[in-house]
Amino acid sequence: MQPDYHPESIERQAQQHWDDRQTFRATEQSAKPKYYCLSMFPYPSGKLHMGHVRNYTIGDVLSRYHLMKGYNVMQPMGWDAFGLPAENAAIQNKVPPAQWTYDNIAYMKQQLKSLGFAIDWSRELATCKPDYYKWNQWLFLRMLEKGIAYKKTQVVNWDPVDQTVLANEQVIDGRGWRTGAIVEKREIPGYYLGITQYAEELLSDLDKLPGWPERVKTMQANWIGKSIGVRFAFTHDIRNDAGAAINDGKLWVFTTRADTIMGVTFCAVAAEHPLAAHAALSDKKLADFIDKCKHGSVMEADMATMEKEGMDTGLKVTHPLTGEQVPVWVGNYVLMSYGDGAVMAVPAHDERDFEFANQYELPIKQVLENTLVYTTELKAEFPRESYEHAYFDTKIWKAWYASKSPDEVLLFNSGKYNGMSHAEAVDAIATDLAKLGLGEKKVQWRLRDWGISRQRYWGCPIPIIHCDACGSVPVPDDQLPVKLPEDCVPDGSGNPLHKRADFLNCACPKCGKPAKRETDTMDTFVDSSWYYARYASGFKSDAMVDEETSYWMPVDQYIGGIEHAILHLLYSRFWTKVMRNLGLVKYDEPFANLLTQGMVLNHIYSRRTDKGGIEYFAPEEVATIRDAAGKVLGAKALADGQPVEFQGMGTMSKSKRNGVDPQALIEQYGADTARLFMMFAAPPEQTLEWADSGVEGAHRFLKRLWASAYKNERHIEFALESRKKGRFDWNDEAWKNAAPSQNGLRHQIHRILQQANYDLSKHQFNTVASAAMKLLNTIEEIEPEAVEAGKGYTPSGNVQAELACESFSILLRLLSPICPHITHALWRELGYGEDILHAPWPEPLAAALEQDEIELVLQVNGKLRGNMLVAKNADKATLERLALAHVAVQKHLAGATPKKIVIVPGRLINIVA
RNA sequence: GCCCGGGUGGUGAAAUUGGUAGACACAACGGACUUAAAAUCCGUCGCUCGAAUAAAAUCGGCGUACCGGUUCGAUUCCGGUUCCGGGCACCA
Repeated sequence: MQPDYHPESIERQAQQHWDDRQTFRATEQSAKPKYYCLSMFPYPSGKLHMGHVRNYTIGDVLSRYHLMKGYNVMQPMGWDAFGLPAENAAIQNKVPPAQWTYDNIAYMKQQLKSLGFAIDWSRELATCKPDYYKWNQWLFLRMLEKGIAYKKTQVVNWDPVDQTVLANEQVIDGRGWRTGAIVEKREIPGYYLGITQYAEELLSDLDKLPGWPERVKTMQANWIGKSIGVRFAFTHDIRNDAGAAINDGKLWVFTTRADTIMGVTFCAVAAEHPLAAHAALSDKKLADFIDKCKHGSVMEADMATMEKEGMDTGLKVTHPLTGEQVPVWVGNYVLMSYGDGAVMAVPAHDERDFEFANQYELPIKQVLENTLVYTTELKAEFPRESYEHAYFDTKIWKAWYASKSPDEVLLFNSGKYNGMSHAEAVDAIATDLAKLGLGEKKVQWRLRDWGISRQRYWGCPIPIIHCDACGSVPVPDDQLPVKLPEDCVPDGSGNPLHKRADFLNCACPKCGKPAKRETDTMDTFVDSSWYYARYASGFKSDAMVDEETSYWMPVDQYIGGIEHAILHLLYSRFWTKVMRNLGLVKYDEPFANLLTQGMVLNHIYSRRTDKGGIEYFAPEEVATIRDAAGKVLGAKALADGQPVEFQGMGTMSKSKRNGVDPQALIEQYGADTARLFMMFAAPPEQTLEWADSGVEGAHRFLKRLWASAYKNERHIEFALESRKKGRFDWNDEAWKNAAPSQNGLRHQIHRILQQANYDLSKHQFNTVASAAMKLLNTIEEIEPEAVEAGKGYTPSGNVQAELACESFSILLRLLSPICPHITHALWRELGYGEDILHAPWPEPLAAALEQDEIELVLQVNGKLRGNMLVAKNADKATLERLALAHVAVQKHLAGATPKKIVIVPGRLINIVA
C-alpha cells in the first residue's frame, strides 16, 4: 500500500467501485427491512453551498449506517427546479430560465457525485419536467372536482413601476427591490386549496408522529391554531345609495374572548370593508386614509410591527346584548382576509385594542375582576385617571391573569353575567346571541387556505382555459400536461406568457370556440409536496404514483432545514391526505421520522441602490471593519471602496449572495475531509456560523489515519493470517492472559465504540467523529515494535497484532459512514475484505467492557474533593467506610459529623456535613 | 409584534439528560527534527483571583448570557430579563 494519503485517487477509485457495481441502486425485492432515507431536494441555484453539504452528508451517514446494519436502503435525489431565482437570472443574463436551470442541475449533480453520496441516481427527477408536473395539474383537477380547489380573490404586492406582482422577498421596507417604488396592495383572483378542510386531522395526526422533533410539532400546532370562539353580529341600519342595508344590516366579527363582550367600546374594520368604503364616500379624509392603508406590504410581520393607525368612520352599530351604540373605526391592522374583516375591541383586556384606545382616547371598560393591587409604582407609570379601578396595561394584566387559573377570574361590570367564570360566560353569551339569531359558537383556525396562483412564468401552468362563453373550464385529462414553453426570457415586467400566442390561444374544451389559457403558474410548494412519493413509484407515465410506493412509503427518515418546519412539511402532510382520500395511497403521513438540520449561517452585506432598491454583496467582496472584540461593525466593498451595511448573520442563500461553494474545499482536501469537517463542526440540529478554520484538523486526522494504517499493515496482515489458520483462539480466556495494559487499551477501544453507537442512535454525529479520533489516539498507544517481521510469535506480540487488527477494524467501520472513501480503501488495503459496506456494524463486546474496579468521585457538601478506586460490587457500608476514611474527605470534614451520605452507584459519594 | 429554538474557554464544541464543567479538535505559545521552510512529532493552554515557592509541583476561590428560585448537588429543572437565529403564508 501507498505510504501517504492521496484523496483524489482513492476517492475516484471508490466512486468507480460503487458505480461499477451499482451499489446504491435500490430494489423493491429484498428480504431485508426497508429504509427510505430522504434529504430535502435542492433548488438548483447554481452551486452547492455548505448547507447542502451538511444536509446531504447527514442523510448519507444515516443511509450508509443503515446499509451496514442490514437494511434495504433507498436514497434518491432530485431537483426542486421551478422558482423565482431562475427568472432573476434570466433578467440579468438574458438566458431562458429552463436553460439556466438545466445547466445548474448538470453542475450540481457532478458536485454531489464528487462528494460520494450513496444515491440511487436512477430515480432522479426534476419538477420542471412535464412528466413530473403533469401530475400536479392532474391532482389539481381532482381537487377542483372535490371542491378542495376553488377560486377567490387574493391580495398581492404590486410594483407600480414594473407593473408586476412582487414576491414578499422582493419587498424591502415597503418598496420594490428593483425599482424602489412604494409597493401597493392589489386584489386579484386566484386559486386556493382548502387545507382548512383538513385542519382537524393535520392537528390531531401530529400525535401519530413520535419520530418528529417536539419543537416542529409545536410550531405546526400553533400555526394551525385551533381556537373555539363566537362569531356574532352588531346590527345597524346603514344603507347604500340604492337604499339597501349594507351586509343585511349586520357587522360580523369573531372573538375567542366572548366573555369580554360587555367590555366592547368600539369596533374596527379593515380598510377594504364595505362599511369603510361607504363612509369614505362622504368623507374625503377617510377616503385618503383608506387609500394610504393600501400602501405597504402584505406580510404579516410588517402588519404586526407597523404603527397602529385608525380613523373614525362616524358610523355607529348596535351592541347585540347591551343595545349600546358602538363607534366603528377603520384600523390599518385589521385584515380583510381574516374572518369577516372586522373585530370587536375590548381595550381593557386586549393589548392591541388597549394601545389603539390610548392613542385615540377611546373609552376603556373593565369587565374581568382583578385583585391586582394598584401600587404607587403602577400609578406612577400609568397615571391616567380612568385607571382608578382597573389596571389596564395588558402586559401587567396578562402576567396577573396567567398566574390564575381561568376559573378564578370572574366577570364583573357585566350585568347578568357577573360572577361567571370564563367558560360559563362564553356559554351563556353564545346562547343569548343564538336566541337573538345574531351569533353562535364557532371553531376558528388560524390556518388559512393555501393560495397557489403565482403571476410568474417559471412554474407549473394551472390547467384552466378561460372561455368568454363557458367561463373558467378545466383542461380535460387527455390534454395534460399543459406544457410550459421553455424558451421564454422574462425581463422583469409582467408575465412573459402573455406575449406567447402559441401558449395563450387555444380552443375551449367545452364549446370549441377560441379561448385563452390561464397564465398563472402554481406555487413551487406544490412541486415539493409529493416528490417523495414519485421517487418511490417507478416513474410510470400513466399514473401519478403506483403500487411500489406502498413498499417504500412512508419515508423512514426525512432530513432538511428547520426553516421548512411549517410550510413545506404541512403542505406535504396535507397533500398526502388528499391523495389518500382519492384512493391513490394508503398511508396517512408521509414522513415517519424527521431530522431538522440547523442552518449554516454566513455574514450578509447589502447596500441601497440609487433608485431605492437593494443590492447584496458576497462576504468575499467586502472588507469588514471590526471592533476590538472582533464584532463586525460594517464593511467596505472591495470593488469601489464605498461602505456597505452589515445585516447580521443569516442562512446561506442565492438571493443574499452569502453562500459558500464547497468546491474549493473538495478540490484541496477531498470529499472525506469536507464531510468529516462538516459532521465534526457541530451536532446536526444546531445552527452553525460558517468558518473553515477547523478543516486542516479534519484533514490532518485522515492523514494520520492513513499513516497509522500503513505502519500497522504487517501486524494486521499477520493477525488476519493467524485467525485464518486458527493458530490463536481469540476468546475471552485468551484476553484474560494478556497484560493488564493491553486489556486496558482494549477496554478503552470498546468503551469508545459503545459511546459512539449511543451517539449514533441520537444522531449526534460530531461526537461520533470525535470517537473516531479517540480510537486512533488509543491505537497509537499500542506498541507495534513487538511484532516486527520475523519476531511476531512471542505471546505479547500476538496480542499486540490482534489488538491492532481488532481496533482498526472497529475504527474503519465506525468512520465509514462519514468518510466512505478512505475507509473503503483501507479496508481493502489492510485485507479485511472486498467491501466495507458488506461488513457488519461493529458492536462492543461485553467481556471487553467489564472492569473489576471502578473510580468513584468523592464530594463534601456537593464540592469535588477527591476520588477513589473501589471494587465494582462493593456494598453500601463499605463505600461509606472507605469514603469517610479518605484523606481528602477527612480534611474537608474537619472533624464535623456527616448529616447525610448520598451514594450514586457507579458515580459518586457526596457527604453532607 | 406573534410562534419556535439557542447563548459553555481566544474558537467549534463535550458532559452517558440532575452527579468530576471544558472530552475531541482549531488557533496560539514553547520544544524536537531540518542549513532553512513546509510537513511531522512532543508539551502547555478557562480566570488582569488567592495561598505557597527561587521557579514549579501543589492547595484553594471563582466560572456554563444576566437576575432570582428548587435541590445534598443545577450547563441541565422552574420564574423573570437580555442578546442572537429560524418562521410568519409569493425565497425555497
